[in-house]
Amino acid sequence: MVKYSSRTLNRTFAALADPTRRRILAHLARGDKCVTHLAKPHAMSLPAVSKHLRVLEKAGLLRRRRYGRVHEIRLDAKPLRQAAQWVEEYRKFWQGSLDRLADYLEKQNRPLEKRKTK
Amino acid sequence: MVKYSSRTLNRTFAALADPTRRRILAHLARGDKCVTHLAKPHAMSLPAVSKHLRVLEKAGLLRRRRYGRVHEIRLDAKPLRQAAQWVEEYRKFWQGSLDRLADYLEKQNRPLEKRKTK
DNA sequence: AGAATATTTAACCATCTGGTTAAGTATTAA
DNA sequence: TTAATACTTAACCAGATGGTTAAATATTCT
Repeated sequence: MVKYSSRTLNRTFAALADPTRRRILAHLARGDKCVTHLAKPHAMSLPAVSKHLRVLEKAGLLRRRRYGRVHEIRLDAKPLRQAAQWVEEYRKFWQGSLDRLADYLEKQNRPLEKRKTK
Repeated sequence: MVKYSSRTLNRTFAALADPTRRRILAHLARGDKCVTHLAKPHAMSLPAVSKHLRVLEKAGLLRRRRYGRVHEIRLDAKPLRQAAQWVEEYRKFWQGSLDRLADYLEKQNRPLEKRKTK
């Protein structure tokens, strides 16, 4: 069992729950961008995007560095590691359940049958 | 590039963003439970837990079957597959970035040096 | 200095969220 | 039939969320 920080998971999953923020991350994954550049494809005001960026920043999913008046934003996917592990743990459980179910059905369907090969 | 359903991701990540719901899933992973049973360890009212269960249900993360007055709840981790894939895509990007960064630093730090072995 | 650009902050609003208590609906037990 | 059990629904509340417009702050260009 891995140990997870509840606060980090709260913030990470909450940040990922918004489609605009996921799109922003998608753009970031294709190169660092400034705020205006990131805002352009999203049919909403600049302050709205600014807020989304702050949410992502608080979740630790991005870093920003100022060069004069432009902010250079880059993706920091570190928090995704915990999130990925958490999800995988349950996904594997589910896979395990399916496997056990398959075993079960296997035995149920042909209880006295001998396997042909091997 | 994998194709994701935005609505599904919205609901899945939002469902996972709450610690109570994650704890409920953790309990479910250890066996099917009825509502009262699931509610007991959470310092909150039954209706509150009932709401959480509905959120998880709408996100497709659990199924329920009624036996008389008790509801048997079981984990359904299918939606986690998409979520896991989405997260992994960005995690890998990050890993890739780190690798590229490492390469870069490698070259920067010893620009004229010949590698000793191989 | 003055104008344009990049970005944030402030104030506001509607809707969603996570909790409450009280009441309602089935189902099972006495 | 009455009482207990398992659960949901309704009504409410405080605070968060996601958007808006208008104003403020820095920086760069002319």
